[in-house]
Amino acid sequence: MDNIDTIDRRILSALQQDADQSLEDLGAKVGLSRNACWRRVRILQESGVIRKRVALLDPQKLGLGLSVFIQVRTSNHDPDWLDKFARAVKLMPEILGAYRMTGDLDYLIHARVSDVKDYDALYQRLIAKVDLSDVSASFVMEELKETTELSL
Amino acid sequence: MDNIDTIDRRILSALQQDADQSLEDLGAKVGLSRNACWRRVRILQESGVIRKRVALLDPQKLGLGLSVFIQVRTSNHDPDWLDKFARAVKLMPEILGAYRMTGDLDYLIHARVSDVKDYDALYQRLIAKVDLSDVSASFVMEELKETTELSL
DNA sequence: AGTGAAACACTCTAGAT
DNA sequence: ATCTAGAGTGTTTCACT
Repeated sequence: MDNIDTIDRRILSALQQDADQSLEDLGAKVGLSRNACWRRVRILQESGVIRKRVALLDPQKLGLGLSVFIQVRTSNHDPDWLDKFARAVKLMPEILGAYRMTGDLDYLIHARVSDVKDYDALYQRLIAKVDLSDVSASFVMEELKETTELSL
Repeated sequence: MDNIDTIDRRILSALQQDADQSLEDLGAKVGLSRNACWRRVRILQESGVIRKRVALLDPQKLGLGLSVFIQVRTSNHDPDWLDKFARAVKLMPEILGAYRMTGDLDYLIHARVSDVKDYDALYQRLIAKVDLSDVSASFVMEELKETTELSL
């Protein structure tokens, strides 16, 4: 159930790049029959190694051309502050990632907005929901790499 | 070709969450027949709004439990330094994202590794390839949110 | 231009060998 | 692992509005 061999890795690698291909093509790619391949994919799904399949959209074409990383500090250590913060970021669709980092009271947020004005609106909404002692934004000038493919 | 209406948004939203559902289900969800829906999806794909469909894997189950953000500074401003750096990060599969940030000579890298020892190996490989004057890592202690779904 | 209904062709899925 | 068969899906065609 946890044993992932070379063929499984090849399958996963192919599906990370393109989840649309038929089992026929996938099987050919990894040197397996359509059916043997299907069974392995099924196991990988049921064991949760494959979490789900999704469509990846183009941010530019949706008017979300500005990617921003927001560094957040708080002085507040209420037991439920974090809970409130977590709930807030989950409800804001522009926020793609939010992480509690090493270094005690540091949080990092990754968001996508249309422009600087739109970022400011996001910022205002965020500080209205939870109190943050220090917030600093860094904007992405150039995307050298961005992928959902994990190393296998 | 660039006009995305409400129904398209509903389609995109559904496919961002789950690209596996049939056109039948998808159509029902947005109030369209199977193939009215199919034609819209086709257009969204051809116009590039839908970039691709991929499988998302579970990092834990693949032994990539440690997420890390690496902040990089360089003193080098050779015209081709950036090119070399970009090539290097693209070739390293543990690196999921690499960004040139505002603030002149600041780069941010997002990577996934198995543990701190594995991070060190990544670090060594990176500085062997390109010269970096300052590198500092922050590790993710807790993932509050992480999604590929864009705001629609 | 954009829709729904039906026909077709193909792929998935599952059981048996 | 291969074969087979049935169910379900994507895709095309056509008629309609």
